[in-house]
Amino acid sequence: MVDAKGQDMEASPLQQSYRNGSGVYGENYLNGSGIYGLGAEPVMTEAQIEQLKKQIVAYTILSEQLVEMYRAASVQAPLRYHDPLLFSSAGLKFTTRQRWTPTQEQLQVLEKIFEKGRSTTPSRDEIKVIATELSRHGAITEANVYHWFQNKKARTKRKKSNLDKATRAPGNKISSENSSAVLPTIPEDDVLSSSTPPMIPEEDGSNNIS
Amino acid sequence: MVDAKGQDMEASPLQQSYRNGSGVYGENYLNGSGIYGLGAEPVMTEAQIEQLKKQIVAYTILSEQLVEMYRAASVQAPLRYHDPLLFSSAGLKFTTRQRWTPTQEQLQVLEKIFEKGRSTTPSRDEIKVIATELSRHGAITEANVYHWFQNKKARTKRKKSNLDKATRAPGNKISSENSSAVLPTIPEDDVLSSSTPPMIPEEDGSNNIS
DNA sequence: ACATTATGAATGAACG
DNA sequence: CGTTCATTCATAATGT
Repeated sequence: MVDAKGQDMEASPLQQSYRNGSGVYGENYLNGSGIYGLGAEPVMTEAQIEQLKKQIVAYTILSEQLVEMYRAASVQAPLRYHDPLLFSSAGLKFTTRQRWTPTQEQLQVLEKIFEKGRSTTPSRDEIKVIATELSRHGAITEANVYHWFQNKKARTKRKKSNLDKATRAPGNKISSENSSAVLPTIPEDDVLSSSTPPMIPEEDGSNNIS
Repeated sequence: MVDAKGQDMEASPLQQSYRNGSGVYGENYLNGSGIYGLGAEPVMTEAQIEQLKKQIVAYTILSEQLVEMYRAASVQAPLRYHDPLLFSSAGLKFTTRQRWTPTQEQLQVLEKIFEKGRSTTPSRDEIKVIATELSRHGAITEANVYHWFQNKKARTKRKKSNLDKATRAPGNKISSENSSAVLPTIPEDDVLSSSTPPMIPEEDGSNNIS
């Protein structure tokens, strides 16, 4: 483990209260010199436990990502205009992204594999290979790959039940509510071809306007 | 860079097709000479423009659904839905991607059902019924209902875990919304008892952290 | 108008 | 695997 990072935890802005100077998160942070003083029973409040867990998770992820990053050291994803998984080891800031977000490249590759594989779950060895390959495009773990395929399959299948919505959702409502709109001719067909709007969620699909 | 993965782009018909502009749904929705005079410039009122936008979106969505319905076999847009989705016609710019907004009636009913059901997720059949029922008060889809309940539950629960945070640094307000989020369900036992983070479920036991 | 908040929707992760 | 939870993103609403 990346034990040296233990210090950062204490300085987390989230809460520096508990500082069980013990190991990282392996053993007994509940006993001993906690916030409850010596000899006190391991009685943490619900909230405190929550916090603790959170930090543990954060740290776990941090470590994981450090390893991953180290391995994939070079590739620099677009990072999509949002805060990437920045974390300053000295800035005592736990801005760890707790959830993996595939980069564009990764997504494309995954998508491709998915299609090609006819929804077969890559399982085990393949996943390993894929993950390794994809790690060149950014941090990723085998678990990520696994989950991605699981979700992809499930949700793809789920979307095979759109039969009626299209006939009712937007159509009638639109013209019923607001009066004054006559539909002017829409010049280009671009209108109909240039969008990739809605997703059909798990249940059914269709967004609409009210 | 997606190296030698071949060119499957031909197989990515995410939004290539249905530019038919007419066809099934394209024909008579957009008929006639609307508020534009013949050859005149766009002289529409704000309200009218709004209305137009909505309708266009509606049709866009409608068309998409129909297409998907028709060819319920292809994977869908790999793009990460952050497409600007703005198309212009006749100099007007439509930035659309609207989202459903429940009407007062719908909201009330939903709220009532939520309480009555004790946060139980209506799932599937019930959702269907609810959606159908609510559609009489305005446009709505099953997906909307589903999402509403999901969000409702999640956010209700989250509100319950605001018990601490005010106890320490007064004025040190963590960002209002998501700070005290619940952590990503770590089955505490796992985390607390082992030093390796929960990784790949059952497919792979190998971890990424040393 | 722009900043903030509320909330609909998308999706990674986990459960049974 | 199908379902559900948790987290994040984007935008309608609302406030200043």
